[in-house]
Formats: sequence, structure tokens, C-alpha cells
Amino acid sequence: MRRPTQKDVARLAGVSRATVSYVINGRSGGKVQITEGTRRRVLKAIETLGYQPDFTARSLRTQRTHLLAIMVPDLTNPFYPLLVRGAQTAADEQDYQILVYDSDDTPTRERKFVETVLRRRVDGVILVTFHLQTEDVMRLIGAGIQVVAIGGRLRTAQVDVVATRERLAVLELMRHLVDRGHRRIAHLAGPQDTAAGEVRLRGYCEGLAEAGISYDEALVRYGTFRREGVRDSITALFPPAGKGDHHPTALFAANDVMAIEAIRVLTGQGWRVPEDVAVCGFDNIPAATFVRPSLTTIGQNPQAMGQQAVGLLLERLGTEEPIEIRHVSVPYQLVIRAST
Amino acid sequence: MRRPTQKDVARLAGVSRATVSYVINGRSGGKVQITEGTRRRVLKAIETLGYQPDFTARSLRTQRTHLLAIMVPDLTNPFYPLLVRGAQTAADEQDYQILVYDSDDTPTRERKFVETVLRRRVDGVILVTFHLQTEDVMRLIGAGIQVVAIGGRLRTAQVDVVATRERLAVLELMRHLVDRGHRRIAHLAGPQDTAAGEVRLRGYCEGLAEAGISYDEALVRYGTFRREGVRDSITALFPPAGKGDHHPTALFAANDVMAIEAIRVLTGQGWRVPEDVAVCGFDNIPAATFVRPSLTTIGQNPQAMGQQAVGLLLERLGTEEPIEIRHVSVPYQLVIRAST
DNA sequence: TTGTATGCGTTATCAA
DNA sequence: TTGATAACGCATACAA
Repeated sequence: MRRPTQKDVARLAGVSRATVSYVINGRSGGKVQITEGTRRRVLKAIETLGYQPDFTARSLRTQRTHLLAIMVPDLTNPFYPLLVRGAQTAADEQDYQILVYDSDDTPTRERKFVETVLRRRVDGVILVTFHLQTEDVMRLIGAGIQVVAIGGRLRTAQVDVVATRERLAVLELMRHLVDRGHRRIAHLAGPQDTAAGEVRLRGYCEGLAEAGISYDEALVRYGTFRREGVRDSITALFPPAGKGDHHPTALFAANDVMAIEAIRVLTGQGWRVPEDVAVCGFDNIPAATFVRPSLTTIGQNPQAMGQQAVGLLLERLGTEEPIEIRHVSVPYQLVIRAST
Repeated sequence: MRRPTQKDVARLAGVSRATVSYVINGRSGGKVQITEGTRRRVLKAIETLGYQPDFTARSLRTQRTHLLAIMVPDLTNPFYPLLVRGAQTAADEQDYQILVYDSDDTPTRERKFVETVLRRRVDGVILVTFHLQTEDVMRLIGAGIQVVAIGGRLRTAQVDVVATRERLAVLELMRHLVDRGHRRIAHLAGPQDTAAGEVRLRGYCEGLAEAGISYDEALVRYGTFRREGVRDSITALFPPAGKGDHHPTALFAANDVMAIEAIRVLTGQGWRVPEDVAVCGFDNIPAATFVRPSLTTIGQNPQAMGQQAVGLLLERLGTEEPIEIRHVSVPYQLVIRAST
């Protein structure tokens, strides 16, 4: 009834507990040698008893939990499940499990995450954070927990970072619009206190500059990355009265959610997309393919990001040697669809 | 540098390790009484040292990990992140953490999940399974792991179940269509070897019966819950030639993904939705609000399901007494939108 | 009311 | 090559 322990295995195989441990951990490669005979006897006993090592006990002894944790701001944003899945795939191969934590993008919960992983003694964490400070990260590192950040926000902290080169991606998107002949390009920007909002605006500006188009602040509106407020911004940028006039012919929204809402508002007000206004977004969420017209956007590769992040973590966990800080960027993809 | 342990706290407070443990675990309610004075001294020491109990060690001792695990078939299906989030919210309140596992809907990975949680000694699991057998579940229970299943598939196993009354939901959906005057209602069914596919078809049939409409097998096509194959089914149900003729005036797709694809195919072939054909789905995924026309559907409440599931688990974990098997159903919601 | 001692299941160090 | 044995950090029965 009770789960068998190493002791049971040892008794059945007629050896000591230590020997069982040696066999299990394949010490045979190192200094400790086990006779093939006893080795097989032990293996046999393990088999018949259905013995499985207890992670908890092992963790206490080795100070390794074989547990990773990933914190994301919003699991219902389709970007993050993909990230989690990528992480999972990579972790699974090495028998690491993943604790998933939805911070709801609040400072309180992000803090709580830190406390939790500290007590749980997870081996490594993947952070998608908008609120943690360098000092929070330092606490983790101080406790021997490996850290990798997704996205640029913690660039300055001493941690590995996995990110998309968003600025370059936006630049490419802008080139696409310019190639299509657009000169008056509006931007529905994200909040400028977020790395994403800020860097995408920068890409927009550089894109204009590259095409020799002068920046016009009247063409830039700031949003929240959510649907709220988009209607007002659109109405301001595209006054119903001014149709056929000197209106912008293209709109770059800082993310797909806003872009899709923009399309809805525009068509609702009688604009044709893409004939009157070309619209593009950023993220390539699933809805981008459903919406009519389907949305031109930048596809990040969250799954690859998750995998990479775990890869970095496991590398550090696999060696004693210190590894220098790494910043890896994951390829993005310009997805051209009907909206431009 | 090293994390402080109870021993450090004890030394600083000038008491024994046991006393520290008593204080922490609030034994004061039980038989062991601690003087207010020493209690405060200990608390003070904990504070200044920044001591935090070590989950691992505690787990080894108590045989409780304070860890739950949830297995879902596909994290990129927006239903499941909500489920996870609901579970998380509930778990978080009692300081339980959640291991998330994406089984990719494969038997192999579902098995692997079982092995993993067994070794990890998680306290309870939430199962959304399409492949596990009763015996797999029995292994978990035998190991003292609490189990709750989401959805009807394990109804017959001896476990708690949280589910939506899908049959009743479909019935309500059918009533809605009938109220709108529809008599020829087609059904894009799900695979009949899945509980969802089967029960939704049953609801469809009962809905017809209730309205006194005779079942016509020519109006039922079987799909995969995915976009593939929908085009063919739609073309067969709504021959382009037969427009204006004796075609079905409504379509109930067994899930939103198929319904949305159906709308796309129908409009692509010149049918107007809902004027020529009313379309409805099941699940209320986010895209259901984005699609034009927006989709009438049944909204399950995955978040509530996750919360409920954790609730059942924690109840069992909170008491020694055996609790009888419970089947709880979570309210659904008929969401009427533009497509009908 | 507090302290002593033991064990949870492992791994790893030392002898044998 | 193998076997005792001591931690790992904590909770608790029992003794004081």
C-alpha cells in the first residue's frame, strides 16, 4: 500500500540503501563502481516493487527541486499560452516541471510570485514582468535561483534576456507600408511607460525617417494596448467629415487588439480597409486571421521564446561554472494579409 | 548568505527548535501552549532574520507538497487558460501552487503526466482528459492524490467531476433558433467518440424533438472540432446552386471554431448570415466577438470551473474524513449575437 | 510551557 | 565494490 522506498528496494535486493542510490544515480561513470551483478539485482528489485524515487526527499538533499516557474501578466492573452507551451516542451525533455503563475499584471502579485518561488526553492524562473525592480531580481539570484527575463524591460539587470527585436520588426512593417505607397501613416501607440509601447513608437519614427517622411505628432495617438479608447483615437485621426480628404492612408497600431478594434471602428464609420486606410498591428494573435479583412502584423515567436528561455536556464543549472549574461533575440516574422 | 533555518531562529530567540516550529504552526490553539513572551521573541527573530519556512523540508515531513497540478489538452485553446486562471485564483488563496501541464491531447503525454505527479507527490490534480482510463485515475487515488475531472468523460470513475450541462445548453440554443422561426436546422457535429461531440448532438436531437421537428440525417455532418473539413461539409449542406431553394435556414456547429469557419465559407459563397442562414456555435471563444457577424453561442464558464475544481480538491485536502463523490455543474450562458 | 529526540527519503562521505 | 552513517530542514510525540 505504502509507496516503496529505497530501503524496501535494498532489502529486496539484499544490498544496502547506499548501493541502491548509487545504481539509480548512475554513479558507475564516476569513482564508484558497481558490479554488473548487483546492479541488475537492484534494477530487478526496483522493477518488481515499482519503486520511484521521491522528488521531495531528493530535493531536500540535493537542494534542487527540478522545478521551474514562469510568471506571465495575462494567461488569456494568447501570446502567453504559447510561451508557456514552448517552455514546457523544453523543460519536459529534461524532466523539469513548470509552475505557471498569472500575475494579472499587478505589482502585488508579481511580488507574491517572488516570495513563492523563494520559499518553494524553484531552480529557475522565467519572468515576464512589468513591475519588478532590479532589487527583486537580485533577491532571486541571491537565493541561488536562476533568472531569465522575457522582453526588454530587465535589460539593465544582470540577467539573461530573451526578446524579439521589435524595433527592427516595426521598421520592416513601415517599409512595407511605404512600399505600398503610403506617406501619411498614423500610429496608435501603446503606453509609453512600457518597453513595448515605447520601442514600437521608436520603430515607427525611424521608419518615417528612413522613408524621408517628417514626423507629425497629430498622427500619433496613445492607447492602452486594449480596446478601450481606440474608438476615440480613430475618430480623431479619421474624422468622418474628412473622408476623401487629406486623411492618413495607413495606420500602424502598436498591437493587434487595438488594430482589430480600429478596423471595426473604421469600417463602422464607412471607411474601407485597406482601400481607404491600410491597417497593421503587432503580435499576430489568432484573431488576426479571423478578422475581416485579415490583419497584416508582426508575428513574434512566443513558443521559441519559451524554449530559448528554458534552454538558458537549464544551461546554467547544468554547470557549476559561471556563465556570462546573455541576450538572445528570437526571429520575428512580417505577416502580410488583406488589411494592407 | 545562506538562508536562515529554524535553527538560526531558535538560537537568536534563545529557545529550542521545537518552540519555533510551534509558534510558526500556531499550535497555540491545540494542546501546546506558548507564552506570549516567547512567542513574540520568536516572531521578532523570524522578522530580523527574514526567515521563511522551507517548503521542501516541510513537504518531506508532512507528506504534503502544497502543490496541485492541472492537465489540459491544449493551452492555445482559449478555454483552458481561463480554466487555469480560475484554478490559480482559488489555489493562491490557500497558498497552493499549480503545476500546469499541456498534454497536447496525446495518450503518451497524459500518461507521462500521471507519472510525473506521482513522483512529485502533488496533493491533487485537475484532469481534463480524453485518453486516461479509470485505472490510471485509480493509481493516482491509490497514491493518496486527490483527483477532480473537468468535463464528463470520467463520470463513471470514482472521482469528483466539474462540468457544464451541455445538453441543456444546446437545448436552449435550439429553442432560440426555433423561436426565430427556423425549422430546417443543420448540425455540424463534433467527433462522436468525444463526450462533447456526442452530447451536443444529443442536445440537437432533443431540441428538434421538443419543437416537433423530425430528425433528418441529411442535415447532419461530422467534423473534427477544427477548421479542416468544414468547407466540404458546408458545401454539401448548402449547395451554391440551391440558393433560394429548400436549404437549411440555420446551422448549429458543435464548437465556435467550426462555426466561425462556417460563417467564412458561407459568406464566401454568397450566403448572407444571418439573413439566409443563421449560425451558432458553442464555447464563446474570444474570436466569437471579433468575427463578422459576431457569433451566437453558448458560453461556458471555464474560470468558475477551475475555481470549483480547486475548491473540491482543497475540501478533501482540508479534512481527514472521507467525502462522497460529487458532481457539480457550472452555469452556462446563452450569448445571443448578430449571427442569428 | 519548553526542550529532546526521532524520522520523513535521499544523497554523499567515509571506512571497511 | 559495498555498507554504515551523517546531514538536508522541519514537525511532533514524549519527557522534563
